Amino acid sequence: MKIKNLKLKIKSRYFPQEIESKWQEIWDKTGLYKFSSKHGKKYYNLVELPYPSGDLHIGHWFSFVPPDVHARYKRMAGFDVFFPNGFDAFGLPAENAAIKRGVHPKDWTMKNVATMTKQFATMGTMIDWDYTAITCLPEYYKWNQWIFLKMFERGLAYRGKALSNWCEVDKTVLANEHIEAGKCWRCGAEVIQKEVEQWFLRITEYADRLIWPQMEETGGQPHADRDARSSFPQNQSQTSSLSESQLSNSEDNPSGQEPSFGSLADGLSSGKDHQPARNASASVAGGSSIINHKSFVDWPKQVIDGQNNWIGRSEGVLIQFPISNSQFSIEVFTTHPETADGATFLVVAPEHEFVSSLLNGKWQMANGKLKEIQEYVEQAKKKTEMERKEDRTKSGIFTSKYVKNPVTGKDIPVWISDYVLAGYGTGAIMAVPSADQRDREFATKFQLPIEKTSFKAKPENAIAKVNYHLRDWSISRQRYWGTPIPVIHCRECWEVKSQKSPARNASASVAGGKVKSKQGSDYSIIDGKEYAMIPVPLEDLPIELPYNVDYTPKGKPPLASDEEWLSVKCPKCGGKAKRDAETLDTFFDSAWYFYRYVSPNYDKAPFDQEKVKQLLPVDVYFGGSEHTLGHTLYARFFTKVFKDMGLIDFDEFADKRVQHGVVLGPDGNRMSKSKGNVVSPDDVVKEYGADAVRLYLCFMMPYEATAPWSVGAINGIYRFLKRVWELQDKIKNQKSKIKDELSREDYSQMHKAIKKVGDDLNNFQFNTAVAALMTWLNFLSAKDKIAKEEYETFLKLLAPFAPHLTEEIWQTINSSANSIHLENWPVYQANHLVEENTQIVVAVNGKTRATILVPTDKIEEQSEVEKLAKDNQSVVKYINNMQVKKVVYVKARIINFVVG
RNA sequence: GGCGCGGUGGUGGAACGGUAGACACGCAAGUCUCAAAAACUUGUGAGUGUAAAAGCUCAUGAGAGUUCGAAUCUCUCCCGCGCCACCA
Repeated sequence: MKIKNLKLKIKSRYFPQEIESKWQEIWDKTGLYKFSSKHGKKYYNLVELPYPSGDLHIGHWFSFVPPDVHARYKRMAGFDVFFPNGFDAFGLPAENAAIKRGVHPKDWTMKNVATMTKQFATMGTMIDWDYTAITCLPEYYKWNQWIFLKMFERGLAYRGKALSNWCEVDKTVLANEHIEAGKCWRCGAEVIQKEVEQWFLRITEYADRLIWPQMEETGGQPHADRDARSSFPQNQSQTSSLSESQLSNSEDNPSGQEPSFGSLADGLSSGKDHQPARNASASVAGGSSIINHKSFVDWPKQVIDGQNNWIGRSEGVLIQFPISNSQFSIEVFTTHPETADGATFLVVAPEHEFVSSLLNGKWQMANGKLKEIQEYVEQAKKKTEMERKEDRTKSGIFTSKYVKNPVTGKDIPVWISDYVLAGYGTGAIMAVPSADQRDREFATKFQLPIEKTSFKAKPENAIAKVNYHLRDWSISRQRYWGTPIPVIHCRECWEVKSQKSPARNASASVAGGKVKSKQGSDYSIIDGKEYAMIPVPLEDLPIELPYNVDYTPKGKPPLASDEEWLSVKCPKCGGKAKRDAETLDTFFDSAWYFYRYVSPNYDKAPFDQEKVKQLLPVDVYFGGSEHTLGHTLYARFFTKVFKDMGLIDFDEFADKRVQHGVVLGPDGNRMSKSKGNVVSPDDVVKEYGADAVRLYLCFMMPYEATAPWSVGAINGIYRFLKRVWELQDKIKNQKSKIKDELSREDYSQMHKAIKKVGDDLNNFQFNTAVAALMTWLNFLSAKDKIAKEEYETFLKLLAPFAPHLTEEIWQTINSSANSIHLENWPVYQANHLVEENTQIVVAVNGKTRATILVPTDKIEEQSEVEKLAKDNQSVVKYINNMQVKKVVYVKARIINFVVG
């Protein structure tokens, strides 16, 4: 007897390890998650594509699971959810790993892609892998090259110079992370700042269009191009507004699949750190008006403000300061021209052209002075950007020249200092020590005069000027593992051209990344020789990255040493020419991958415009906050370029952005191998199952928060799932079918849960959605009998979180059932949300003194509620002998007696 | 220095301006057990009070304000975290 019982128990125990892989296989075989557009309501659910680093870690789970839960909910709610994924497969880590271990970057990368794809399967997501992109494959980067060429054609990709970290020994540009204490990490040589030729994208041209409009309280982020947007099929984007009738009676909502439309509007306006949704409140008031939720975009304030700051538009003026005893002048940018009367000296950056002209001997000057200046400038140039940032003490040198202050008419001295940046404004400032902290420090240190400003001075010769903090995007990397730049450098073509127009200036200067010439350079310089830049014809794409290349560091781009690959016939003149040996920044790859996803095999263009029309813009873009300034800005930039190229007709690629936090190690620190606090998802899955991990990641904290992993808490989640599992027995052992025996309380609990879970999932509030499920489970567990309707509804609500467990139970209790993931999301009925009696708080002078139960059909009548409240024992003693001055009644919530 | 986000029990966190601490974790006691684990039940902000209850007081970083009523709105300050940073 005992043994038999034991057997039964074991049989009915929850073993996630057994059921999870089984269902993953079945879903895969039956194509359950293949995308189809049968409902005509698309929903593009996008997560930032991962880098194939080797193994899936908890961070990947955290990035993908809540979005998957959201996607599954949307799917059950009747949307055609498009949820693809790919790999951001080019980049430095592969090259470094390869150098370290002697494996080829491609082999290393593709092996990781394979491993991680397998690991993704254990997560149980509904990702449709038919739609993917692996950026290191020619069929993807071919289109990188295509886009690059189109940009080149439009003058958006250009060759220019920028100050960079430069190692004189290795003759190469170094990234900041490759400088150790001012020295080259490879050879130990001093690193200097040098103007180096490289490829740029002219993102500054789009600065104004990339600025998010700042909306007042009532606004949202308006879509810059509403008309274009409304030319899209609108069936997916028009939602009825929130109205009482829809909330109170689901039969008025025959579309039925999306019971939370009301809360959709709510959700878009509720996020504390999000811009409020335009029109939401107005349409509630208006009743019948329509919300087109695509007429605005909803991005976190953090991103909007961050990007706007980064772009850094500032309006000011240019003022000429005439150089004494000459016909030349120095131009200055300032946002405070009204302080010009307090300008007691002028400072130019060491890279300023006036300094060069001094050093070139264009100005009469004492010999010793010239040498001093030369020394100062050289020293300043030696400083790396890092050092400039760290060392804030002012240094500088007097030029011995003066300029005339156009307001006061006084001669003021010109100084050189590296606290003035060559890359911003004109590289020269008027120093107003009485108004500016930095100028004051400088003046104090070098004993320069400090004069008060009236703040009323306005130089007559000031010209309005807008400056941006944003700089053009440097996209060339002297690396192997990236997209080859599809440009051919031809000496012969250059010679022909230069003979035609012999008067050539030096190539455009981009001091500090700031473009000075609009055009950029129309020729390149390689090893000191000029070449014409000939774009590779589109039909010759892709320029494949050769496999057998010595990619170990040698001081020049690895591709530059592959003579065979490098030498090529010039497509223009047919002569001997060279390929470009540099590769594209990987941020180029990731700036448009979500367009490629929709038609990954399309071979006529980067993407199929028809498909993009169907599926974009992205409805929600999940990712980390580290991409606030880089990736998401670049992706917006590409989108605007695509629009200008006529490839698309919208302005923003994603309607909504959701940024998640970080899962820390159990010790509260960021997970890292060296700290030994890494939680391996594989291990946890082995112990608790994927469903438990999924649920825990949703439950542990708000999605945007950062908190440590808790071993205890996941155990609690496991317990919860076990209890769900064991309810099966309760259902089975019930003799009578109690379908019609649900009480008002039962219904109320059920429909509250339906509403809460749906609303929360719409609003990305995963943690409280799980809590609502727990609350309802606690209620169900305490009951003697459970109706099948209740259990099935519960499973449906749980299905997005725990797809395996719910599928297993679903198909066990319904022998002929299809997948639970094909079920419709339950629809809550407002009349069931209401209980027989409503609890109302009774307060006296704002302090809670009692709670009373009022029959729900009486809560409209204040006099009734008041009477009941006054009858209450514990209220009586506070009101007795007092004069009731005022009674505040908030329907169904609180009644407050103000006594005195 | 600028911008952004936060500060609620022992912990993670809930709270349309309306019962602060939902839901969990942890902890304590109990049931079961030879025992432990697991599971289940109960309790759990702090103080005060009581045989036990009822009850009362204080509590959302500090202080003020608005309000019948404030974790929530306003102002001042303090402290954390993130990003940017000599940007004129």
